Amino acid sequence: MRWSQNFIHTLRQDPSDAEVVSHRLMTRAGLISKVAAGIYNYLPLGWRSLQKLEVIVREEMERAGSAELVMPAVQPAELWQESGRWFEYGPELLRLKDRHERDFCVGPTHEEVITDIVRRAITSYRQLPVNLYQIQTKFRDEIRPRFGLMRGREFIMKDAYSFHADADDLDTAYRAMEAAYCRVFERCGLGYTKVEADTGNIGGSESHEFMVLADTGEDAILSCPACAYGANVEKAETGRVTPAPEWPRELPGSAEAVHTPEMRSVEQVAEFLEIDPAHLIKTLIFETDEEFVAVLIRGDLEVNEVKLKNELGCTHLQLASEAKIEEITGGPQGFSGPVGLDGVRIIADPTVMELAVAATGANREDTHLVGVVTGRDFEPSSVVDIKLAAAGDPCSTCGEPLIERRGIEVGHIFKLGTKYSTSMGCRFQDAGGKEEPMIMGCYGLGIGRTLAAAVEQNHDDKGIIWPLPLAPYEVVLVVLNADKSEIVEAAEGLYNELRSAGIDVLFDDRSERPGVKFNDMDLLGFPVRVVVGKRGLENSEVELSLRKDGEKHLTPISEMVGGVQAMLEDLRS
RNA sequence: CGGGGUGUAGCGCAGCCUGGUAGCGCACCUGCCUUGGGCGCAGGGGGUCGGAGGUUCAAAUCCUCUCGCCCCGACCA
Repeated sequence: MRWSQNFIHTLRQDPSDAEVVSHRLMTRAGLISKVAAGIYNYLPLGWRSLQKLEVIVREEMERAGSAELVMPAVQPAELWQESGRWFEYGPELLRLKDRHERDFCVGPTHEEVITDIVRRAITSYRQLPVNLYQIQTKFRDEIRPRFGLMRGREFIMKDAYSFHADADDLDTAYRAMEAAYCRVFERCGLGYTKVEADTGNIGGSESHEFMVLADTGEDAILSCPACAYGANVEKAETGRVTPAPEWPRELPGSAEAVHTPEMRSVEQVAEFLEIDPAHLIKTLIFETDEEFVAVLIRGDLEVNEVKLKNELGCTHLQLASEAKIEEITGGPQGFSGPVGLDGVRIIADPTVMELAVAATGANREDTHLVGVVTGRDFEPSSVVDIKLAAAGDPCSTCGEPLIERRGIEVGHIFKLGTKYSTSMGCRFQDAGGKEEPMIMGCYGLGIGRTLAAAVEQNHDDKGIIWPLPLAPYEVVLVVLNADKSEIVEAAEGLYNELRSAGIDVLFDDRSERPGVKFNDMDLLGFPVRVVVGKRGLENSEVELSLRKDGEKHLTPISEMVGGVQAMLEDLRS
């Protein structure tokens, strides 16, 4: 392909609305352009990279035993009503009506449609398992799209679904998908890690996320440097955290109320009472779709709202407003405590129950209770781990301190169980003639997001440094002094040689000044560069170089193709 | 949805406070010149200043409303 026949428009300046590096560089390099918030065009070069990634994904899906199909973007409401998600999904689901006023939505994911396909076709355990995937455009009306392709509203995703007669068979498919994902990210040359994850509102039992490590990642992940444990912070379990220090004073016979004027935060109260923050019971009032709950956590720790949500089995959870807190506890915000708290469920983290003696809010203005004893002064409704894991906490497996890193979620695989097959009647007859719901798995991989993650991980101050498998073109041939006909002729000859050798090459045939061309090459990040110009041609030489190190190798024209092939070979190994 | 910001030529921005013929850099067009890291000179085209309403002799500028976009948060496979 020639530059002059392509549609490549680079920007000299950073776009004003791009914050993260992948968004900035992909826009500047003319790979994508914005149409509306979270909605992008994939321009020719960007689309070419995307297609290369899709080829890799298809090959690995095939290897994992999944067959490709394509489902519609626009889906009838009936299917979503059947699964119940028409009512659960919320405003993220883009809903629309056709001319007959019938309800539809733009698919944010395809469990409903795929389940409908399979239930119509499969009736017997003899026909299972089924494993299908598609690469397709999704729409999720995110509250806050941002960072270019990293969190768009419309985005391209590979989604696969598997259907099984039993849990062991699901496990086999799950492991095959897990391996396929690893191979995809390895083939793309990305540094990634696989972590345990929460299943969110998709539902299901086991779940893993694939994270490309990058400081700009939106997810925090905790991993153990000693063993293989790694998890999204939302999901992470820890071993027993350091217990609170010894209570510094004599234990009063009963809890005593202490005047603590304007002391609302844990730090203030701990300092004022001359105790450790770990001696405090922090009491948070949460509001769900149907109830209020009081949540108790040790003063030096934080609550994991995802764990709490799972415990409560609710879809919406938020901290109660100041007015509600007063209504429920009788005291203002900052002075809540479990003692004498009636009318709401009290959920305590185990770390609270370990405290022999504690201080906490008195549910009265400017007052805390000191010398509170668990079990004597209050009794929680339930004790559940709802602690947010943090860097430095001991690994749940081996006890080593966990470290925190940031990652971009590029893949997420779930064991769904029978959530959709039950609600939508996707059943089969087992060997005994009994009808059972199929057991399902689903497996997502963000195509655009993976590409953005690759840029996030492979760039310098001049531009993108494509890993070879994702580069829009593997080689760029640049002609300098393009006003001289003998030089253009030589370059044309080299272009033909490269093409005849089957090399994936872009020919920059523009008559721009050298500086412009070099800067564009650096920005676009083609792995291998061939420069033809007056200076080299005088000695029948061209210059070969790699984007990643920029080292220039003068090569006789007759050896150009061989030299390029050697460099590509080198990059592949 | 709460908080903050922003909207002026394809891109990046100034002008607004203090109302008076809409500017700069890059890009683009023409000519000359130049050609191994974003050339130089000369000439030129392009904007109902996000939209609506108001104040005024006069509004990019002041006022009201509204829409888009960005950032932080909440939220989110």
